[in-house]
Amino acid sequence: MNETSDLSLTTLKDVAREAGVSIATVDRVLHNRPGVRKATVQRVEETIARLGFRPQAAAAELARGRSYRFCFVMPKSLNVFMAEIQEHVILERAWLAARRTLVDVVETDVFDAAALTETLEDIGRRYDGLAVVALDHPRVRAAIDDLVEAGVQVVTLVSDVPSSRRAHYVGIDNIAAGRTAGSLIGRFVGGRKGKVAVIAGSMALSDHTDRFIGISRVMGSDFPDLELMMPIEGRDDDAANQTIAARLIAENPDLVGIYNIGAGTAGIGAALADAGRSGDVVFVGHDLTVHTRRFLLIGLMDAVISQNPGREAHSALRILQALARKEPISPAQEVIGIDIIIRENLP
Amino acid sequence: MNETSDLSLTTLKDVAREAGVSIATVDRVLHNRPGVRKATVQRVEETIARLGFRPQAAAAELARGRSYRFCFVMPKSLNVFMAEIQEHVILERAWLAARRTLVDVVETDVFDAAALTETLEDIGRRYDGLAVVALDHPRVRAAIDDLVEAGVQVVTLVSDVPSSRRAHYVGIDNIAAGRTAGSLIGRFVGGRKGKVAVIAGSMALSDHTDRFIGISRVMGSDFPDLELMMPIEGRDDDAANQTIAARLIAENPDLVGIYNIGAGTAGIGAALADAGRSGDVVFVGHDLTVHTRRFLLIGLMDAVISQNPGREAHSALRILQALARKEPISPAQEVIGIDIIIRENLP
DNA sequence: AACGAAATGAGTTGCGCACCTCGAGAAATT
DNA sequence: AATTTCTCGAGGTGCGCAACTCATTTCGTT
Repeated sequence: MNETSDLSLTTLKDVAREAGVSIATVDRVLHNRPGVRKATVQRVEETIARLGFRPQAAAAELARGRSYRFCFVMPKSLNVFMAEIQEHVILERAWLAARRTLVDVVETDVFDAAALTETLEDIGRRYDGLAVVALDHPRVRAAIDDLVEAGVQVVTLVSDVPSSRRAHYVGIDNIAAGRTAGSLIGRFVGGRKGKVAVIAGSMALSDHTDRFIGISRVMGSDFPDLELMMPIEGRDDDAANQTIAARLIAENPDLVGIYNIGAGTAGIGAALADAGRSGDVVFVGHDLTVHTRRFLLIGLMDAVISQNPGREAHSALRILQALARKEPISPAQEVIGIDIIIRENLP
Repeated sequence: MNETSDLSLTTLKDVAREAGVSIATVDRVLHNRPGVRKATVQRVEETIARLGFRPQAAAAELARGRSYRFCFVMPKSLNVFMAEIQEHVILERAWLAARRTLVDVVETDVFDAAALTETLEDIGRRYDGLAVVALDHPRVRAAIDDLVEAGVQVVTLVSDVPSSRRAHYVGIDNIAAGRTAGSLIGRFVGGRKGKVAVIAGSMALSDHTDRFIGISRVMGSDFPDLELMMPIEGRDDDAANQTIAARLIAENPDLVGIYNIGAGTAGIGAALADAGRSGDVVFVGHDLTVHTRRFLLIGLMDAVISQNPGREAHSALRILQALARKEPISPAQEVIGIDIIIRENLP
């Protein structure tokens, strides 16, 4: 093994000695506790800066003796994507437990503002922080704001509540995601003219409307030869989506592209395969699952727009931990990118 | 604030009491130290499992009192991508310092096996772990193996040395990256016939050859109408690449695509712009920089294949820390994806 | 049966910090 | 001048664990 390469780290004691005060005073300054003259505060702070003192995380953590409880509030009917987020949270549990941190996951009907609000009010205060897949609704916003007011850290996950006082949003920019899908479809179509159909889960969900806004904009500006159809709602359901897609294919011989805004991609894929149009209709959807992965491999789908569930879970946890410990966050690190996945870069 | 939600964590003491042994014995079992009867070991282990005991990271860290030193060995002439990795390492320094961890960055000529080997031999043993941007060469491999033998943790970064005993490779699958680039070019060309030119830095670098292998395969199988030209080496240099690209454009009226395998994208972009061909030649390159970002925005480039430098730096550090502390690593978490970036999903 | 060596156990110390008490001196107020 | 308030030093305690010392037991060997 290597020689112990001690960094000769400066400790509280060093700072106290150098500043000519007691450890207690340094501690008071460090935690903005009252009872220290301004001049002394300044002197101590100067010494801290000069020595480059940083409290050692391990010692602070141990002495503080606090434990932390976080909770992920997820949709009751977990689709594959949500299930993967949850799975990653579970995976991190052991690691977190060694750091006195407990994570729960509760499921609720996040599409029902009343139910979600009730859940938040019921359990929110039992935790130090919450990651919420939230509906953007005034009542939900109020519930979040109340929790923040009560000192609970809140981050929104996947779907944002922009006007609330949540500390962070962990997820992608859905307008940009829609733009990305539109641009890929436009380019993959390869100069042909025709219609592009859009199937959504529900236009009451802000992420779905955002994505439609995105594709509308890019189609209007970059691909004037393509006609974007109005979105049809299939409630993220495979069967419903299959029916919708089959009708779209039958009724529109000039269909050149399909964009599935939400889940239920398997149904659309089945309809395309049934119609024997897998080769010439460009098909782009969201979220990498067993289905979309297979569709990419067999060439039925052309691209999947995805946000990495593991990264989102990890990022949410990291942010909650930092917030609870009042540590700084570097927002650039926490940006969730819009992943474009084609057959060739499948992870 | 919330009531202190103690997780009532089990401690060493609890385990000792429950198992009817002393703390010291539990400690011996925990660290496989000798001097405990087999039956006792079993009893203690059973108790640990039953109580779900996990050593608290903070306390262990503090008691261990060790500090850690890591070093990033980077190319001397930093291109933008490498500089960004370095920047992220610097950014994490404060956080790491609070965890008794020091990170250095040294620059060396990683393309010169002798120089790189010497650097590794010189400084390697001063550290607990190294992240190396390495040339795949027998001497380098031997140097890495020697370090591993001596107990230094080694991960390769961006460019792998597959046959060495390095613990991990942090970077992308470059064959897949080449395939991805090829597939995008093929599809963006939109059915036209013609030639696709390839400009590389040096075919002595394994990541560059790998990428060429990738694009060759996908072109051969998926796009028979396109003729892939042999790669021309421009040493990742803007001026050289500009000359090369200008000649390619002039001499090949049927040029429909350019793939830049390495750096020096700005030169190629300039040549394309000069020739007034920015619209109809599909141009794909690597790594998101100020140049490639601008090219994407003005439509001169069609896509950038990228590996996220921040993520790579972070991942390398995380792996080194886990290795040094003998903590488990979840490989799935550490996979670096191949990012496809077009104008619409620019971060 | 006697002896040394190995096996096993109990107890102790200290890591660096947060948080607490107590009391002395200084400054401000009455 | 008496009182209150502010400022600050001194000191202690304990967080949970790693790592150590030393006492005791067990065992194999002579």
